[in-house]
Amino acid sequence: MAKTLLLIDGNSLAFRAFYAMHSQLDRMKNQDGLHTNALVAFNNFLDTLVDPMQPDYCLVAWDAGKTTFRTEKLDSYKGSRQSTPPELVEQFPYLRQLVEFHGIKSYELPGYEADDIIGTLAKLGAQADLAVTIVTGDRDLLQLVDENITVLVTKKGVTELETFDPAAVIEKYDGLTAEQIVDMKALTGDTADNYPGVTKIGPVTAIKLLKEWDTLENLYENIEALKKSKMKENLINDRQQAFMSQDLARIRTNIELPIGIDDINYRDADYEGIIPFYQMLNFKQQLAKLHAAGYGKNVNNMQPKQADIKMQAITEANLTEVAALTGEVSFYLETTSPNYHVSEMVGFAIGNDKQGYFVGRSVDWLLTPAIRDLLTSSTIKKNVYNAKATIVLLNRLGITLQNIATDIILAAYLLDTNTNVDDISELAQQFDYYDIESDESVYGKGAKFAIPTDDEILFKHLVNKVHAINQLTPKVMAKLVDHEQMPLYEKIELPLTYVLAQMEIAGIMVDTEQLKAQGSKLIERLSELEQAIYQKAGEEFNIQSPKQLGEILFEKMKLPIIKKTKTGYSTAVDVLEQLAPEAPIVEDILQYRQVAKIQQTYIEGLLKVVHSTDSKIHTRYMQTLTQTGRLSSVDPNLQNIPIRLEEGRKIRKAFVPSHVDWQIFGADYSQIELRVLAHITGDEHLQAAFKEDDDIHAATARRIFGLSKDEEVDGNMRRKAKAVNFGIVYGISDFGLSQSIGVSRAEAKTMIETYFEQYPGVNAWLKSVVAEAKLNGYVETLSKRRRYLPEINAKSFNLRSFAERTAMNTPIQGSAADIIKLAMINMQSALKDQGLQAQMLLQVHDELIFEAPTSEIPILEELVPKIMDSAVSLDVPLKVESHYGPTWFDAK
DNA sequence: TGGATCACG
DNA sequence: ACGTACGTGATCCAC
Repeated sequence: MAKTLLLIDGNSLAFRAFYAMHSQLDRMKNQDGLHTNALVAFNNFLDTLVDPMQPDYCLVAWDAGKTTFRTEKLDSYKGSRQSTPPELVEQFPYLRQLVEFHGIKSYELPGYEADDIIGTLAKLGAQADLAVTIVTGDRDLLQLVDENITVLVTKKGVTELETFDPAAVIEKYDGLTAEQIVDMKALTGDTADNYPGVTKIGPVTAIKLLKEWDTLENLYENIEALKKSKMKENLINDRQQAFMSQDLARIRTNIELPIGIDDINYRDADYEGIIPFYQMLNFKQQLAKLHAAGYGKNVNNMQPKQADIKMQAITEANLTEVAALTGEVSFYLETTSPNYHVSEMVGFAIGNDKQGYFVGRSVDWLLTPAIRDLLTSSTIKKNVYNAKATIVLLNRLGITLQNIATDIILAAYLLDTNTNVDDISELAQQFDYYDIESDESVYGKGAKFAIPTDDEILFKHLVNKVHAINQLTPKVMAKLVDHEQMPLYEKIELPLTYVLAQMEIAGIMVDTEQLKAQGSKLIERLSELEQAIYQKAGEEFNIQSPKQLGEILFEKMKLPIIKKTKTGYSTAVDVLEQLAPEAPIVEDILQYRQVAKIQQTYIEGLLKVVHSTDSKIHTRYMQTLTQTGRLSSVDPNLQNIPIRLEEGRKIRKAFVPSHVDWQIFGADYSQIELRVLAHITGDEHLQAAFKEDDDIHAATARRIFGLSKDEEVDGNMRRKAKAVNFGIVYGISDFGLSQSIGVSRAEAKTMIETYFEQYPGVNAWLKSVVAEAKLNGYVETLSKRRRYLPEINAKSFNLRSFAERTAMNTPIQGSAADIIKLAMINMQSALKDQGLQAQMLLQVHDELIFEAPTSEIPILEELVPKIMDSAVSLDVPLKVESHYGPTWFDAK
């Protein structure tokens, strides 16, 4: 085998790398604000392509500067190029270091471009019988291709390359050989490099001429033989230009280089030495990979290997040692699926660094006094990953987990809401801890998921998890202190975890017969509608397929196309509503959609998740998911049960109390977000409206439409004002407002301007919160909940605008979330203190749903609003309304 | 798996 | 000139 020489066009690939990850430019920065997008992509290229290639010789050639022999010949050479973006310029020195760590020399030569260095070394290599490979993003280098020299050109990003050998060049250039490429450029010129060719000659003509005359020289020697034509004239006139361009396009293959092939031996990548460099660049994934491969044992931040962890499998013999654990322990309970209400418990680990870790497969061990006492002890602190899951799981075993000190996932979410991971290893990586494999790599995924039957494998992984919890605990807690988020964590989120766990465990009773009865009626209705639709369409098709429906409506029936989506015609409600007067089928389709939604999502969907054991639905509240601090509800989602339309609202009749002679009781905050807005903006007029308990939308209408105090606000004005109020909360735009109330953009703009004149405090606050976000990179709620907005300074208008709207909305939505969370905590303890049987069951963002004995209803009507409106003290009053009835439907 | 649609605050 | 309202989850289809 011939020895190999690899030559890399540094600048060209750096540009490609930069633009390959350009969309993430604002997100990819290290601790010092250095952009790393090109570095990441370039590193991927080196990792995936160069390292495995293991060439004998290798060099990355760089451009030395703007002035080269080509600019001497033509002032304007490459003169039309935009200047290199500063975000890329700052990465160049580090790109060179990166290359060095990968065992590759860098080289540049004043007066020449990287191309000329590559050309010269490629020829030298070929002469020495080396197999030469060139990697570039620039097709001009294809002129170097010959039987010994192969050129790889980037196709997409920097890791997908297209290979050019002599045959491939001929194929690509329609019969032209690699040597002829220079002459082609001479004739066509190059707009990117800004040199001219011959007037009116493009690639097609150039290829035709060169196929006939072979070279530029030969063409001009025989120029008189060409038939008289405009082209011939142009060729003759532009002769000098053509030869100058040929000279510029030709890559030099014989420049004098102070280095030779022997100076560019490839050394293996220095994976050990690169670790601090990766750490500086914040390359977490790379670090994790290296660590998994066994590097970095002696580097700071890279933790001791698993072998150093004191661990033992639990036996009858060592139970006394487990029982002797004191102070603070970490605990992890493994399951086979995320739904902890039903998932199987397949193993656990418990312990601490000092006294060791204990691991077992059977959860029966947890029921032994030794371990049960630890878990229920109010003096021994527990550190966990996902406290709520752990509480619910242990509750299934009859164990009440007490005294949780740290839930690392909850804390990590408060530190950065983007941390919504469901794997300890991912979380660990974010905190520079790498001694743990991902669940996927140990258990597999999808059909291949399996808990290892080998104790050694499972136990090691479980101990790694609990050890990781133990190591991460002080790190996350220290950061909470940095962020001034300890009160948020200790007074709101952690106490809330217990409350949510109780609500989930309680579940809500469902009358399945009621649901089934509703379901059979809906099925009948659906088949009627289906027949009507087929009949009007003149054929049968899948009504639920937007594609097929679009074809029927817009192709067969030729209805006007109002809106398109990425994939075809839009058939969304607002579109269909506009089409309804045009064709009666549309009304049927709207009906069908509505009924199908209720039937599929709410009848069948809910029936599927009713637990057979207790006829209840147990949702899970995601406490570490939303970007604003709200909860979300899954499996099933009980926060989007229909209410707006009567047909759907009937679903609520199936949600009933779990005891005879009990009621469903609900209480909701009225206008909590606008009240929060009034409070944080300090706006006098908005505050006054709430202090006087005005109808807030009517009050806004009066102000933006200039009505006096006693003038009547008509329904339409109130509707528009309500949309403005919503718009303010969402981070308003004239376009958005115009869409929502169907007025012109100009009209919407005027309304917003008037609003800001009338509520100057709101205007000032919105401006200041965006400015604050731009300065800090994040915004905060009343309780110092934090949301990072990395795109707030983005160049892209869209990304930046979105971040700005988010900056305005998050403190409002998030503070409202803070308030109801506090109310829930206070509520739970009030119910307990007063010895009530009432149980809090659901939270729907601004409302709480309870079940209670009928006899307790009068007490709740006093107590619940009182607790809710006193959760925090704002500059405006909070208002709470309550309702009750025999089902959720009736609690209105 | 992603897009379209639609349910909620 | 850009192309938008904020925050979610479940279902279906199509690839």
